Amino acid sequence: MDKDVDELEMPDERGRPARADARRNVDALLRAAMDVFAELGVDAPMRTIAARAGVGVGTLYRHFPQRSDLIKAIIRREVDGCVEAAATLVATREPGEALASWMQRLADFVATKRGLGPALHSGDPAYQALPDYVHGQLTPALRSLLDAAASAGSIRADVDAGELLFAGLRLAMPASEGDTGQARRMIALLVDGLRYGADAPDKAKPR
Amino acid sequence: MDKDVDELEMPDERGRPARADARRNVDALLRAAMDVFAELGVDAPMRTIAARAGVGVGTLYRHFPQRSDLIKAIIRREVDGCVEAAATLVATREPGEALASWMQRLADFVATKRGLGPALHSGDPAYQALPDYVHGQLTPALRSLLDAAASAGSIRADVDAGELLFAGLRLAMPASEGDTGQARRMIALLVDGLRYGADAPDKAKPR
DNA sequence: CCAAAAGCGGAACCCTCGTCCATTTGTCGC
DNA sequence: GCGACAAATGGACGAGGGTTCCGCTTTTGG
Repeated sequence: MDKDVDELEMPDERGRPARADARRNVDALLRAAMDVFAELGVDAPMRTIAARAGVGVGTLYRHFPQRSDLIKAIIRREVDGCVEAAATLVATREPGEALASWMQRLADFVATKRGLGPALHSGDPAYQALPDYVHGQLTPALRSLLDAAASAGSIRADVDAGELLFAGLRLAMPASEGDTGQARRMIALLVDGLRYGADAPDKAKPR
Repeated sequence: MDKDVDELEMPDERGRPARADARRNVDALLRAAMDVFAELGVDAPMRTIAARAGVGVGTLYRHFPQRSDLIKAIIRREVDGCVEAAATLVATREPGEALASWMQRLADFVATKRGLGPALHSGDPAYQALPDYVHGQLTPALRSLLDAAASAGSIRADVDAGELLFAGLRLAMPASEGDTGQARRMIALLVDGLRYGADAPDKAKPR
């Protein structure tokens, strides 16, 4: 709860080390935004977030010109965590198993952040930066898992990482508040689809 | 283009046959809403729709108190079409094939209506009536297909119709404007997941 | 301690929503 | 036809959120 939000150096593009009060405010804004988003969803009024952080709306817009900038800052660590998890899994687990585990982790990430899923897929241009970032980071991570599993013959080889990521993100959006079970089952079903036409190391049965 | 929007009798809950101008305005509003939604998405300003229909906003709100009422009226026929398609398919095609075809039809329906997908899954209480209606109509339709396929042994028997419908609707949301290919592939993958644990290709085998 | 630069805050403006009600219009009995 | 009544209309209005702008405050470096 009192853990620091890290990444607050903000050296600014042009050399300067950034002012102390500015760093403090950015920190307060990120904390406030996390709370408010969790409470009211990602469409919560900007005023509310600024007020919760104890700053004026001007300050909020100064640091986060777009609502998506704020969301992006908040989810960056989560996404980075997924990327690291992929590296760990691919190195330590059986390829098909690693893929399945990672997809479940992805589901947990999306399902946990209330309103994030809809925002990611709204198609609203204001949020375009979000899917761009998430896909840019996660597609290579998933591709490494997918390639490993395909090479091992655990799954079919005709599936694109970007598309599968998309599908996973879609399925992970919870049906209702806090329902992770359904999302997990549907993602497991999708992964079974990957296995369906596999060459197979131990159970071969192509079409 | 000049085809009638049907279902304009509107006998009103209590007997009366409804006034002529009211029917005309409802018709105009539905046409306008279809246009405007297609152009600007389902979040388009209500004023725009009213203006396009040549009526005041008061009239719009009178006939459609909630934005979702308007959307619901527009998609009702699509949904009904899907329900009928399920009945036809289950009667004329091999069960597994019927299921796969219907899921694709579902995808086409969702992908075609710009902004509908996000609205369905936004979680916004204002739109709650939409998923309620869609699920209420389509779940039984899908269940009939699912039961037929499971009885035939084409697919595993442990999947809930409501959950699969949810998954299909999620996956059908297009990645980008007019991209139905990706959605179709991912839904095909999901259906393959249903086949993965199947007992047999053509003999019944309830667990 | 001082001055310049960076940051702050919130009033102001614009846009949209959804309501409300005075006016208009359709319908039905005569 | 015609009048009276109810239904329907449409736009003005108040509430509230988004974003900008600019005078004031704080920090920082010398």
